[in-house]
Amino acid sequence: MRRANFRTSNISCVNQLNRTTSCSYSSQSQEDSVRKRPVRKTFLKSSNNDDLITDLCKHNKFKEAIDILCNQRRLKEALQILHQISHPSPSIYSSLIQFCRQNRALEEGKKVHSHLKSSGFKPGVFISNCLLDMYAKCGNISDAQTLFDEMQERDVCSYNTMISGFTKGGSLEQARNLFDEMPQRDNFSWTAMISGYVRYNQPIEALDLYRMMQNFENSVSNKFTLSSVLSAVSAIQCLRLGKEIHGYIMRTGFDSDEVVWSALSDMYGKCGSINEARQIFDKMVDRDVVSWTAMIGRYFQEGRREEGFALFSELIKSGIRPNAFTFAGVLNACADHAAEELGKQVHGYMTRIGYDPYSFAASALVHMYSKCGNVENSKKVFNGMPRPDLVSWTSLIAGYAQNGMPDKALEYFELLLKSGTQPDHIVFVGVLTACTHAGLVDKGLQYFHSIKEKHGLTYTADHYACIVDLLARSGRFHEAEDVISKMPMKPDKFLWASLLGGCRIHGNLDLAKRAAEALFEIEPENPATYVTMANIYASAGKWSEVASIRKLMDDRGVVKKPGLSWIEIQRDAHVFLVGDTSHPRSKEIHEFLGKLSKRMKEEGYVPDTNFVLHDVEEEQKEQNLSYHSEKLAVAFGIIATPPGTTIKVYKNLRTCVDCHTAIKFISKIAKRKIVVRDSSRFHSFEDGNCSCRDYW
DNA sequence: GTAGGGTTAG
Repeated sequence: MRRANFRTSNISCVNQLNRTTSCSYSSQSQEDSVRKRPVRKTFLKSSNNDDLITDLCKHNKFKEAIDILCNQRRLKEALQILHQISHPSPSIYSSLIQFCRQNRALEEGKKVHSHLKSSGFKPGVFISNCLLDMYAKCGNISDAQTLFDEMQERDVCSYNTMISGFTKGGSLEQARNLFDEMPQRDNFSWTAMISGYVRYNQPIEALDLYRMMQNFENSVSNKFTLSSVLSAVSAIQCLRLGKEIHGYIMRTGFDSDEVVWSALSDMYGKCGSINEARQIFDKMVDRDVVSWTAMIGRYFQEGRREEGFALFSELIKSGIRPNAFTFAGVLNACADHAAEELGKQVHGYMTRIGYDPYSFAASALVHMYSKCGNVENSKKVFNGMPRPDLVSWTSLIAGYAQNGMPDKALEYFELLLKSGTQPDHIVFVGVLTACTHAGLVDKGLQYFHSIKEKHGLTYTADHYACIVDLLARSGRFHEAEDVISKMPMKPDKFLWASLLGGCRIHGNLDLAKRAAEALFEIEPENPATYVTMANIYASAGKWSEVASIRKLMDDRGVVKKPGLSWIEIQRDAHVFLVGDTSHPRSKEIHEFLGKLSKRMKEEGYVPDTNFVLHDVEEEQKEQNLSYHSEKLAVAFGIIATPPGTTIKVYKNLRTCVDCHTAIKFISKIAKRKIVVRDSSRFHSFEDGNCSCRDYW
């Protein structure tokens, strides 16, 4: 019956609609019965409106018909109706143009424009402004510019539209030129220009303009202005100014909304006042997933892990669904803090709600597992990704490199090349690190040369630091020096620190002095240089030099960073400092360490006291060593977990030689696999051996 | 009389 209705329609464009619909209906083959039902459903649904549209057109109510079609996003059909009308009204044009703008339908918008020109319609300033905005929003600023130049009459809105357009795929300079030359400005003009500067990362200019605006009559900042201005304040981290604006908002608070609160919270967060950021966040009524994710991320940035994770749990409870950004943020924090158990829970949650294996949250999982030393899981997640991105490849390769499986790292790098993915400069850092950890000097050099010769990439300072690390660790100092003398950029602190590390291993005092001098110049505040240098002198028995280094540290007010280790047991992090006795089970831990010490000596352990900063009696040195934070954490791990459980300990600094030797013995005596992630790599101890093959 | 301006997340 409805089809019959179509056939009687005398509006040709609607007949065309009819043909399209009935064609798709009748073209279905017999065997296609499964698909038949849904198509029929659509047919019935749309036919209702089609009747109405036919009817409206019959009664010359074209505007209404076009509005219905536009609302159903049937722009092509709306255009067909336009072509049937001899003299379309301005409101028909404005409707169509605005729908094209909303739907970013540039092609259709252009058709309306050309129809308008060919029909001889002379658009007023309103329709022209609509066209300007349509072009600007569709990213076609050049057509907007052409039209703007042709316009006989322009009003403040025409200028504002162009300014806004220029500040978005256009140029800030052109926007500012228009802003300066326009005859009069209103709030829209000021806000468009200010937000443009913010968007182009020019916060100072944005704030200068805001100050100008305040001195300007008839322009009062509102919620639109303030949210942009707050963003500028965040960028320059000026808390004083931010507080001033906060005060202004409080005084005129009627005009603010969630967007302003969000910007205000962000301002406090970026200016380091995280508690105030949280207070504002708590007062917000319509907190969306973005504001939640931002607030959680602020905690992690500040190193306030517990609060970050707590807020994440609140988010889950709130019923708002976290998205890929949220997961990636939390997982990266888990990676940084080696919170594997928590990371696993997040992974479980993601699996339950069905995460998208194509999204960057999946690569964050790969990263998290790699950083937690669980390369097996890292690989599992990686294998589940239909199209692993370069971040995932890099995480997995770096994970293998750092976890004592450099061969696997290189194997995956070769797979990456075979997959046709173009490697970038970052993945090569992982590759070179793998070679360093495996002691594969010549292979590393080959990869190094391939970066430029085979892959056409530009060397970065990181690549040079890696290659110097590779050479210095294996004692090839002449080659290392040769690389340094020929590199195109100034060696950075990472390179010098690598060189110094190599000198420490091989006792190269002269070169160590040179590296340390360079480091003292670049970062005199870093205690690591002083400590390493003192240790090198101590190994050489040069105690007066050790003392002078210590004096230098004192004179410059450099404080040694305390060694800190932690272990996660049932999602709680237990943190240990050097010689720590604050843990509730401290007495047990020390007793256990005492027993272990005895067994270790029976097995042949000799404390290595070389790497101690202080020049003290041997027995005292031994005492110091037994209190190192990683030993405390390992001991606690053993007494706090069932036999056979793998112990995972994390240390903020590099593990010392003595602890390394001691933990090898402990792994054998306690029959435990012990994984220690220090500031540069993983050590996986098992049955008296370490995955790093004592090369780190 | 219409239209033109905004923040926060890996």
